[in-house]
Amino acid sequence: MEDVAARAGVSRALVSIVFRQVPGASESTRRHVLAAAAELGYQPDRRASRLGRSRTRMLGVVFGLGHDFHAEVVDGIYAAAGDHGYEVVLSGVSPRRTESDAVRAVLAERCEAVVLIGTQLASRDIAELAGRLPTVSVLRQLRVPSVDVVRTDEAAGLEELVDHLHGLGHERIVHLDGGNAPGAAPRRRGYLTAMNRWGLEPASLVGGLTEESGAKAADQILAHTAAHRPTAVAAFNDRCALGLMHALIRRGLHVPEEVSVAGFDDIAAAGYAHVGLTTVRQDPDRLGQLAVDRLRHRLEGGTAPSPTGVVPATLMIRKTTAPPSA
Amino acid sequence: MEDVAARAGVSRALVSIVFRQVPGASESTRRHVLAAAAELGYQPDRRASRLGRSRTRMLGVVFGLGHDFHAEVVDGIYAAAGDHGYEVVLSGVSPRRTESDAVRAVLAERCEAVVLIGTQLASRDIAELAGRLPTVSVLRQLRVPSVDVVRTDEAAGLEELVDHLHGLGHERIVHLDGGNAPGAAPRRRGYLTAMNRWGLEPASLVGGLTEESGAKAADQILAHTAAHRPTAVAAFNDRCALGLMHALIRRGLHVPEEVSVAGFDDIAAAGYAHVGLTTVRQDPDRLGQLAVDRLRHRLEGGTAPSPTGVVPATLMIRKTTAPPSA
DNA sequence: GAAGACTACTAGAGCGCTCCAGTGAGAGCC
DNA sequence: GGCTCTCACTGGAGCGCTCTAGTAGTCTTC
Repeated sequence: MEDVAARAGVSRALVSIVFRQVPGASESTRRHVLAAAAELGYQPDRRASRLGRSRTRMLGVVFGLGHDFHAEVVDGIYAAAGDHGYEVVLSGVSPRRTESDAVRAVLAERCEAVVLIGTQLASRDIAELAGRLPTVSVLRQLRVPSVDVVRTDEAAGLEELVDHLHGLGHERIVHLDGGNAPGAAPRRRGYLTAMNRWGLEPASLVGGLTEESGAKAADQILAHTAAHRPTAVAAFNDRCALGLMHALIRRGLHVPEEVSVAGFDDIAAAGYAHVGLTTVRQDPDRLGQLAVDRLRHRLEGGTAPSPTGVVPATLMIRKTTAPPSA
Repeated sequence: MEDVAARAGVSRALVSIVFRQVPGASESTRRHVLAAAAELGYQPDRRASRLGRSRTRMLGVVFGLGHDFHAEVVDGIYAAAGDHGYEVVLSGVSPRRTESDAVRAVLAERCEAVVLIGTQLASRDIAELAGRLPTVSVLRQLRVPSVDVVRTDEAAGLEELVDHLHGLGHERIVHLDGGNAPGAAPRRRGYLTAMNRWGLEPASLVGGLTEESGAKAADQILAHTAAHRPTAVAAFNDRCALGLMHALIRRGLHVPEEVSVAGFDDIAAAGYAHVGLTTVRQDPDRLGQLAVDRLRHRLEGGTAPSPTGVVPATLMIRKTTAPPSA
């Protein structure tokens, strides 16, 4: 910076003014400084600039490496954060890097706030974290008062899905339950509500987050005789639905003719032309945006927070659901 | 830090010594300082510590958000970097955040070196980047002299795969080509080499990175009469293979009885029990480790670099390849 | 019992920025 | 012409650490 200043014949402070794009430099000087910087290949050091500044304007994001849907939320966060002059510090969770490790890193970087995507941390730990800096949990519902939650209205989404299946004429509708995965509880609730509303008997099988869990459930579905077999399945998520569907097809069952299959999330693979999975869409973009809004509100106070942290789900009817055959 | 020093009755420098875990403090003082820090909830600020240090020991990692295989490589990098006291700065590429954006961020953070995973950047840009700091390209082969490349021996992998298929008795073996995706060229080369070796006629169809591309190829395969239809397909990667396979099964073709299908990468989904995709395994862990080793060598000079940046591929024979039916 | 070698600790400059208080020069006004 | 205002710019103190040079104090060693 010193060198740039010398070359442009100005003070270091002026160079700073130019690079921060704040008023206080004439247009001609500005160009001069920029030219000098370009010649020297100078680029400001963000770490130093953050040190000198009172606010770091950094948002930590803890997410699961390799989780497609998390990646989509991160994309939304990148966009929303960029719009408001915040930087995003990613901290990935992987088999060898625990969520605690990831949180520790975010803390050490002096982020001003943190968003946890689909966290599996204990409420106690989350509460402690929230005591240190503004925290928002995306995807996972939490009853910790100091933590903002941004999530999809999953219960409503599943209700809508069951309504759709019922509307097609299905009665034996099974739910592949996500256990204690983030989002599993409200989906279960929505399923039960809708089944009750239509006077149908709920039935659940163990599902999960991955294709494998869906494939396992296929065995149990096929164990029934055709007359008792469920005619429709609402899987915990898309990957689970995909795994189920492929296992069923491989065993010779036709989808949707013999069994309707639906997922949740609307990941990219669900929309592929050859798949056409009926599913409940979560809007990752909106989730990311809302998370950033909430944190901004906590940090800046000024702007009104989004009225709610709940994003509506959208039923995406594609090709894997149809009226039952007989 | 000042507060901690005051509370422990020592100088700031001593607190620094304790937290950096370097010699120069007695065991009792060390405990004293740590206790004082704990009471005050003090945690050192990494950004400031890096500023004061000559070396930042930060490795920038540019990767595709939502690319499963990239995520696995990142995990390997986290592990290898941690072992040698380096920190990892993730910079994700997404639809709205270009690779150039990601690289710019890494530069502004003053990372000491950068690893590009499956980069799509123009060689010119990569060369320029490499002129500024040590750069290694993982997955993508590059003929830029200043850039280290760490990749799988993809040509050998595909040769081995074709050998396997030929050994099963296949003759009409088709390759779903990845176009200009990272790794497509060597896979193509390996395919052609092996086909030539066995005197078989090579045939390629357009494949790609996603399930969708595989599903599209299925149409073309099914356009052949059974007598002329390929009996085995080597897809560009696992996702492409999975898409192809599901499309084929859905059309009533049996895998592997009527068509053998194989992929590349060995992503988690390939290994699921209900899938059992025969594939060529890339070792993401090793790739990540090698990338870090190379950068360490460039940065520290001392340690001998790994002899080669090429990781062997491993043929994983599972259930989707079998002798041709006739 | 003085020189030398350790060990435990401290003072203070420095890392590359930001930002506040201030300087000087010119414009506008009566 | 003197006054205030604004604008462009500068000096220098910080931000929270690291790290070198140095100061005591203790332990050897002959």
